[in-house]
Amino acid sequence: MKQPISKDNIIHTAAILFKEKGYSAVTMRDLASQMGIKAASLYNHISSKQDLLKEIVISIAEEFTNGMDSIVASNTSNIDKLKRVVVLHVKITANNTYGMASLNNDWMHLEDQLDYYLKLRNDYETNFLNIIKQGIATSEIKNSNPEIIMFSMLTTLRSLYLWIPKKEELNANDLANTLTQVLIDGINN
Amino acid sequence: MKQPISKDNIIHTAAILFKEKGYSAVTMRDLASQMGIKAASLYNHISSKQDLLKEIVISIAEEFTNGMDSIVASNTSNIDKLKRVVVLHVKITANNTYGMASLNNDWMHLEDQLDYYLKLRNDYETNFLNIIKQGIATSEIKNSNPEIIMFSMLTTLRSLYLWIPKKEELNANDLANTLTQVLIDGINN
DNA sequence: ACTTGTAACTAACAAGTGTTAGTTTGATGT
DNA sequence: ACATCAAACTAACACTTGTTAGTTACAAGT
Repeated sequence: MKQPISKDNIIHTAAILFKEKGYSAVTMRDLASQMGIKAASLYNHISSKQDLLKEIVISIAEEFTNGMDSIVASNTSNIDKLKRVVVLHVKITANNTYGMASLNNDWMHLEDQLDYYLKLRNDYETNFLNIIKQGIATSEIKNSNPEIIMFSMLTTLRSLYLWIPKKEELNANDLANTLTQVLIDGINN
Repeated sequence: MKQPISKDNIIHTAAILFKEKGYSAVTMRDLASQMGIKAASLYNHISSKQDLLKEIVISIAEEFTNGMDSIVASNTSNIDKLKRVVVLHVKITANNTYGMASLNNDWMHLEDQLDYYLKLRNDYETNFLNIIKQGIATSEIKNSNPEIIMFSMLTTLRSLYLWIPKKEELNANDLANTLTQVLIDGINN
């Protein structure tokens, strides 16, 4: 079960530790000992601690951007687009629960890539908000404050990483379906 | 506008910095220079960095516990209890946006008080879940997965600290009302 | 004027930080 | 058997960390 030492495996282990304690609290010695080697040996495979964070965060952020782009380009109702956004989040998160923690909590420690990350994030939110606004315009969606609607949906979706690992009995499809119902139809009977 | 040096003001400034960079990334020298003094001088007022985190996190956690206890004890419908939970979160968060960041992201760095914090948190979630389950039992609430309902509501409410500071034009009451609508009635038209 | 007490200061500590240099190990191809 | 090379190692670096000791400044109470 012990994995070989490779850049990918180091990144994966780093993501696990970053989720547990946060980027700043994880030392290269922590990471090395988790891999069963000494800290200096890590540098045969990676270039810096910073770089680990970058690899983790940017790759996921780009996944979201690509997914959103294809949803926006699709030719369906706005409610359907929202459903596809839910599925996008569930899928990416189920695939990489650890990385999602860094995306949510450690992005501010990106240095060179901080601006790039913020641009991706900002564009994503703009697209999300536009779907909701168009949905309101076509009366698919209740005429509530669109920013509050987005905030409510997005924060729920962004927190999935905390919750998916605890509920392994639910598969991704069931979770996406139930979540879609709760978020879109509400809970009132 | 410059505040005097006191334990309360140090805690408040610490909370601001913790929100910005996370507990681990904030140094006592950062904090001191923000207060306009040297790091060693902080120790005339506080006992340790740890203690700052404890003061921030535990006091808010106890506020939530007290609020929840009074909601549970109240004699109203379960939907009404949920509405009061929303108000509880909006009020506490509007009062202490900075501290909420530590509550959400830095609780794992509590040491002596970690177990106590986890108990408060766990009890809170149990109470929350019970309201939902009872609401389902009395048909006030749709018969969906109660844990997903709680997860969805609670993560939205826990993320309010990120959002309230950006939307100062909304007062706490309006926000609580709109949020209640979105969370309970859904967005579908 | 003098004691007292608070709260700032400088200096230093021991431990821990990310990272580099230089060396050793051991498997692989010839 | 020997050369090669990736990847481990030890040792050390320069710097930062939280915190303590000891000292100084100064306002308030006598």
